[in-house]
Amino acid sequence: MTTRRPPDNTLHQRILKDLEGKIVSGAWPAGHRLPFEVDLARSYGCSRMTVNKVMTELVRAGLIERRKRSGSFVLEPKVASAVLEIPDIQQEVETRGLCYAFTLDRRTRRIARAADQRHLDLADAGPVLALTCTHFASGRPFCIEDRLINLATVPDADSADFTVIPPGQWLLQQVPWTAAEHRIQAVNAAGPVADQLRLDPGAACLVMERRTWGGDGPVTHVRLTYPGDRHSLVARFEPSAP
Amino acid sequence: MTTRRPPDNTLHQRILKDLEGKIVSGAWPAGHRLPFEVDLARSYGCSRMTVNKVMTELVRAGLIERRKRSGSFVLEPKVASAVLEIPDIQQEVETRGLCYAFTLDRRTRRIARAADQRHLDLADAGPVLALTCTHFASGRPFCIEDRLINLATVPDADSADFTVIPPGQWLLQQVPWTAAEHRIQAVNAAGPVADQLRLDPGAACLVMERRTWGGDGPVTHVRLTYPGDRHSLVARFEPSAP
DNA sequence: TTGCCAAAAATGTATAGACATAATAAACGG
DNA sequence: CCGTTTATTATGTCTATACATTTTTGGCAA
Repeated sequence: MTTRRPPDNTLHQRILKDLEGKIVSGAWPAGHRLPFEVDLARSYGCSRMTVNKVMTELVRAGLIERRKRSGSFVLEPKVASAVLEIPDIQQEVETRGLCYAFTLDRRTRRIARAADQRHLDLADAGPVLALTCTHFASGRPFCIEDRLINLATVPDADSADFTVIPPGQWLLQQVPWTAAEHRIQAVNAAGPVADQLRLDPGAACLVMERRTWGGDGPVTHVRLTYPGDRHSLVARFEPSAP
Repeated sequence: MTTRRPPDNTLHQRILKDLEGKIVSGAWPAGHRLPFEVDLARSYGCSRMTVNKVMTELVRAGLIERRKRSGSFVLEPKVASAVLEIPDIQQEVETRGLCYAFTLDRRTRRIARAADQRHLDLADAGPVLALTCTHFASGRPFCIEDRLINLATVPDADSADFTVIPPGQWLLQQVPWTAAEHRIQAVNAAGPVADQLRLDPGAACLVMERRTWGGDGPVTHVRLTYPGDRHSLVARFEPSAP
């Protein structure tokens, strides 16, 4: 069985791959000026609009820079960013062929303390929900979740039953689109954390903190602690546009 | 002084922001069918092509899905990926107002061992260059670099002087565009590593491994070890297209 | 009913032309 | 020689139109 891949015999794709190839292969090094739109259009026997759309994509992909009156130039290669995959915990566990489960260990409703305000990026005190969960993979602790939910923007969270659905999944369903900021660190497991994850005290753990904003302001802050030796994050970079 | 921001009063941008707003605000929830191209074109008083380009961008951004004959639909929100910032080490040190320096601790030319082949994603044995560097921030160890360079694709590396320029920067200048795969882990510093970074043995360290491919095959593999308590990685996600 | 075929509907791709915008280069006047 | 104006040039945006492609729908016949 071959993977179903779109043929992409379109002129657009042909030109895109062609120019992209010239750039990533080094045939056109950084600083090189590409042919003008009109010339490319003529040489490919197509209209300028078609070439223009391709060039616009190359700009998006960060391969070229365009200057009016001067032309289009190949940029310096940059590995300055990569796409980090952040899978859902349940999905991640099940992908490994393990059985997923979770427990809600603590649930507290309170007025945001100074630390809560800092974590949630809140300007002033308001009601928040503090949750602690443990996620399991086939009975083994997989990850600890410490979460704060801003009840000012997600009031329904107060009446949600987080023993049935993990708060992360509930929020994903509830709140539409969000912006997020992640911070990844390595820490030594303190005593209680080590116990909870069944690790030796001081074992290295991967900690991912995520802050999330919706249209109405800060939504949630979560701190996920994974055993460092069993877990890794993956990020990829491709010069070509996907 | 205000930040120089393009006005983007273009119709294209106006339509894009408009539709984007409807989606991220939740006014059009997941599964909602947007108006047809022709209707949007009429309501904005523009041609279908203009609307089409906007819709194409929304697809790229992962906000909508388009099905022929059926229409365009808002997708489920996904925080499944984020953009990870991977700054150059020197730049990172200097951004913190510290003084950058590095030492080349070891340099070995050899035929790729089994482990080297695995690290570099090589099919067969060939000449490789193994380097170990220490990067310093104002005299304090900042990061350990263990690198393999595939001399089959980068023969010039054999004659480069890596006591003058860090191998990472040299490669960035030398090899054009590359694809890369990153793996991030937390580990406990083993004895020698702890000594080198001047940490207590067993201290948590953030390890980033990067494999890099160019047009001619595997280029390099690098393992960067940072003190976990002093370093963190940042990744961001924005629903809107940049 | 079932199976097949044709029409309709929506998006996908491409064109040729128009005018706007911005940056450079050339011409010009002091 | 210098600063200003003007022309040129390449890209940016948009239009109106055309035809291709894909999927659904509905009709027709076995």
